[in-house]
Amino acid sequence: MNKEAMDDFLKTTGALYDETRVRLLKFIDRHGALCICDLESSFGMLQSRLSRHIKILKESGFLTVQKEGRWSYYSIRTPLDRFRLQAVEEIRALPIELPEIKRLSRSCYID
Amino acid sequence: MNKEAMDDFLKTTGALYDETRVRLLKFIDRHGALCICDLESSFGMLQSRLSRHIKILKESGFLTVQKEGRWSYYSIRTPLDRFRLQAVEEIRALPIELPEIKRLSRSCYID
DNA sequence: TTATTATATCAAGATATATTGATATACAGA
DNA sequence: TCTGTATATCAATATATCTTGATATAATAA
Repeated sequence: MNKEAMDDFLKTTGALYDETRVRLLKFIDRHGALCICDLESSFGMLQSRLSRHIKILKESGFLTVQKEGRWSYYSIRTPLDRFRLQAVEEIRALPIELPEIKRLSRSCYID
Repeated sequence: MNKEAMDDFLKTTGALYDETRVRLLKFIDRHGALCICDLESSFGMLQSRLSRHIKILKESGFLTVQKEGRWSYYSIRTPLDRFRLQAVEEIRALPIELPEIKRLSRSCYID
């Protein structure tokens, strides 16, 4: 019980303690449902690297997955508890530059 | 500008991503102004270890110091910005066990 | 001054996390 | 079935952090 609560808190703060994940979270918060390949083309990062970080953001409660065919679309989970919501709002307010979005997935062409 | 905001955010989440620091923050939040020696006697940890973690909590904006003679008393900083305040409240609500307080410093004998 | 106490810092080893490249799995369409 | 695409996972290396013990600095009291 005690250990679980602490572990959950540390999992949450650990997910937030990485520049790559903060940028991904901000990008997904801004652009909505995106798949790994969209992030790959937008950020120019290796797929394995993105997949790993997205998994951490998912398992720490920040993202939900929506499967459509071969694609998995990741979005900010709703609703978020107060702490995670405050964290997302803090990240939303961060004055950092993000790449242009380049969608490769087929479900959305509003590039 | 961009880098500073990101670094400040990561410094904050990094401070929260450690079980020892979470326990110290909760303890100080509960008991108020404490010095390193009070934490040493209460937690039974080495002074160098405590000093290091307190420094990280101080430099990440969670604690203030109040010097009195040879003692340095650490308290939760007020006011805290929204994100740090939410983090402290989250930690306050964590159902984890803390040690009994054993004050060694002279300014307070209400053990 | 000297001794004592409180706190800070350093160096080394242990532990944890990030990155990369390769491989594995899952699914859609021909 | 086979092919191509999307995603997940693994192993090895690099990097960062934590802990400990020792040392250094600062302030008080004798």
